[in-house]
Amino acid sequence: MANFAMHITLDPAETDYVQSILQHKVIKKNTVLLNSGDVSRYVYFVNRGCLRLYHTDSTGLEHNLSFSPENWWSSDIASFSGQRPAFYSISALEDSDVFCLSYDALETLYIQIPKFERFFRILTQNGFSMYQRRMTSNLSKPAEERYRHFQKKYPYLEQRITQKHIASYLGITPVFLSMLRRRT
Amino acid sequence: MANFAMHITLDPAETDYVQSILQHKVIKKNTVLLNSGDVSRYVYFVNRGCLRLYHTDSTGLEHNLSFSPENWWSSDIASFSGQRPAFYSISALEDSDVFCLSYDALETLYIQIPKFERFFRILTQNGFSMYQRRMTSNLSKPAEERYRHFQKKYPYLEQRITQKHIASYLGITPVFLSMLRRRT
DNA sequence: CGTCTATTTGAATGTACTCAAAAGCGGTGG
DNA sequence: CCACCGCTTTTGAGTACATTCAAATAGACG
Repeated sequence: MANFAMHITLDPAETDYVQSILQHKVIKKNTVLLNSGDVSRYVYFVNRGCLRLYHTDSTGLEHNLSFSPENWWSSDIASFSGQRPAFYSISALEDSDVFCLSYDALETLYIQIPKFERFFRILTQNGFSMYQRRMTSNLSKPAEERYRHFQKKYPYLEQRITQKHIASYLGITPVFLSMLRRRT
Repeated sequence: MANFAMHITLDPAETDYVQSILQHKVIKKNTVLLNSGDVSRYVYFVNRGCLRLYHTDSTGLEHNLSFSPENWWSSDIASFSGQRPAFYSISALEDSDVFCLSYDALETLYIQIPKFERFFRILTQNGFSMYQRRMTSNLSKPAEERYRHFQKKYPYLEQRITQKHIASYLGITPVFLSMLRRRT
């Protein structure tokens, strides 16, 4: 729960309330938490393990949009916030345990403790700005630089995540990433 | 002010209050509203004209991240929300008029009318999800498809914005965009 | 009008991809 | 505990997409 303390302060009663609405879930590697096309009923907070958010294109290829290791949130925010069919899917890259926050519980939470509007506003702002930077990086830099940057920024992920998933995240083929790695 | 009504409802007194804190500004084409490196003191709502948000890389090249025509917001959200030096710059592509909302005024607004936490949370969520989609599109599609998609999605921008700016937004060179256009 | 910038066109180059085959690695069952 | 199967990674050759450089043309604006 220390995570919430990053942007807002909660008294003990509020902390209890939040804990009461979170569902804890232990899942095995490759478990799918959200299937593209379904309505996303939960946002996930990763306590242990790692999730990935990805899109499956018309040719069946998967494109990873983000990885969520410990202490990160994962969701198809458009699907969740609008309760519409999801464009993305979410699955576990490792055995994981996560806290699930349902749409209804969150909408109630916003009413009960409006501070959470602030919390999720700030959380979303940070995510927004991360994607802005990543877009710019993708528009302006060749694959090799993007990969070097990924290594520097997420050294722990580089160890844990297979090449094909990193390649997909970077928008290149596993074959090409293998080449880049050779010329370290 | 109809823009706020999209996500929250305001009574007349609240509407007046909001209008009182917005500064109206008329600017000429190419006016720079935010310079990379400066702290962004305002977010901008475009009433007429069009702004662009862009990054200037180490070689001096500019990379457009977004265009904001009428009824869109523009800001380097990381700089604004953290009051840190900006990574991006903002300038006007056309003679424009904008409403400026200062950091201090907005923080006060959040306290005076907490509904605005909700408004900007939703606004940010929508932007967040737009960038997610755009990232995925960039990772998975070749330049031509991205361009065709841009044409379909923003036909009005295609008319108003010069090729070099569209090319920069798409992450390709103006020369290559010219080629793509020929083979329509 | 004249100047400056943007766009077009063409040729040569480089970056990243596809296809194919071999090697490596991880999990599972005998 | 080893052997096998399937999936991932490596390697190489050939190709396609997108860039750079250069020069000519077109458009915008004072």
